[in-house]
Amino acid sequence: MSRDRGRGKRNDAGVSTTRKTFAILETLADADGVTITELTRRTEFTKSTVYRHLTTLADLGYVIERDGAYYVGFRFLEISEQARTRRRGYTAAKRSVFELGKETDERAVFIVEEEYEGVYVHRYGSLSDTMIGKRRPLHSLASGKVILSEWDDDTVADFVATAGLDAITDNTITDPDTLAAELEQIRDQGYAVNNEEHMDGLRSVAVPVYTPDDDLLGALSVFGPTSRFTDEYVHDDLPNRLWDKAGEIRVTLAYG
Amino acid sequence: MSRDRGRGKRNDAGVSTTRKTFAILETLADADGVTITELTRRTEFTKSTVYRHLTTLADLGYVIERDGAYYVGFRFLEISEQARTRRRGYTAAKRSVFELGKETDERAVFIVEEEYEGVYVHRYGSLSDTMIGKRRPLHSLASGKVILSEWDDDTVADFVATAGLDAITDNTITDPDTLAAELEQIRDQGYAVNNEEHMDGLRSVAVPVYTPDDDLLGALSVFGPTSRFTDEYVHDDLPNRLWDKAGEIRVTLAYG
DNA sequence: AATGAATGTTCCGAATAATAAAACAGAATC
DNA sequence: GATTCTGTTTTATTATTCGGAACATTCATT
Repeated sequence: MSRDRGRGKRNDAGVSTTRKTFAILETLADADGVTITELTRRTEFTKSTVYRHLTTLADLGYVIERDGAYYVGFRFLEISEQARTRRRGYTAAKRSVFELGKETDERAVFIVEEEYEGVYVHRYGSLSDTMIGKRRPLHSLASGKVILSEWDDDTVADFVATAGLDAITDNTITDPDTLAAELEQIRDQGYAVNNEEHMDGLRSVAVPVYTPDDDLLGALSVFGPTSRFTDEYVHDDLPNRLWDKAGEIRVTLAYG
Repeated sequence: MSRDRGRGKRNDAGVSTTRKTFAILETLADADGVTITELTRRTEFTKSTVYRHLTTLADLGYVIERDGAYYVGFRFLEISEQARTRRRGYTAAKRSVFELGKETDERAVFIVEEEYEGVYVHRYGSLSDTMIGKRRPLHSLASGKVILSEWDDDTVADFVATAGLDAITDNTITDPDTLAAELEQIRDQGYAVNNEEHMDGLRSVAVPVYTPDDDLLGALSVFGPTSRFTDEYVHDDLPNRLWDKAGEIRVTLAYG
């Protein structure tokens, strides 16, 4: 039960050429729209190596070359969509996030756990910051704490041992006992609150999303500035709205 | 202008190990949640080869192993999001698609061209069929025709020569001259219609989406069954709604 | 428990494929 | 028109992948 969740031990074995390809790909994703020599500068590889890997990726259609600059292609979208639609609930959550965001006029997200990290799967909010696909420490997120609160003690202990409880801000929970108490409270009240534990000036509320057979699907969350996220708003208003949406997902899965 | 759009000549050179990795990855994406031996069956590689490539991908975090079955991981989401947010307009289109879908209660999509194909980038609709990331022939889509109508004759000719005009249904345009006439009409009226050219029983309407400096961003489209998509609905009602949304995207880009 | 079948994992020599470095071609810059 | 930069190709060397088989482990069945 507590095994096989976190990332296994780093292994130097396997296909080192593949590692090289993905190292180049990740660098390209960071610095999108970049030339071969520029990419060479940013990696530890030689120009001919980057050239060969990049042209291979371009030939496969995963990378696009336009006017001498290389870009990540949409072909990855098809692959990532496979992960995003693995469970029907993920797709249902997409709509809930959007409606939640529109109705509250706040930023809303749906988060899922993968390898002991919180992954932003769906999001509503301003154009500028996308977050989708980004990964964050579970213990620093309201949604992350919701997910942790669903795990048994052994799994949580393994998480703490593996991922650690790094301080992201001054408010981040870094003590296992404090975390345990917090998780207990979350289980009691059915929602989690984040008080600037992930980013200064940011509060958030999150609730668990279940399937009709009570499997945890992920967490639904709303976040915003401390100025607007008063205690009243956070504890009295938002949890109800979030529970509504989480319930809708469940119902959609059951009868939709 | 007409160069560098379609996929270049297939090249057997480059890194063949990388090709192998992506062949395995694509097979995995097809048959998600599969075991190593099953994946070996589905590919032309030996078990040890699949094993090595797959465990490497798992170690990198791009593939997830749970209970002996392998899955595509969310790490691809971060990469694909790079492509999806390359232009601010793509993000703006996401909201427009959703609103358009809600308001019309129809399926709505935002489509972009890549390598002479139409890629579904955003979508509103039923849970079951996702389509996102899928690629379709431009000449068989309303949105595809909208995009083609923005290109100069040379580029369209190159597209026809490279991608061809395959018949997807009985109604698909397969004649270059017919296509040219259609594109001319689309330019005139400002929207494109698809009469079961991509799928029997399906009609759709699409309009171009421009940036504030009149660059083509992609196409916004609504589709549904012929029964509901009457001539009146398709020609009198939907184009106005679509133009509205396309205009909103443009305004959002211009003034925030 | 014991057996058997299937799957996951490791090992190894042989063969292949990736690598770096340098040379070349082509474009852009001054 | 010379120079510098980038993209591309070539080649000999080196490192890695590969396949096959052996081993380990799990699972189902009796």
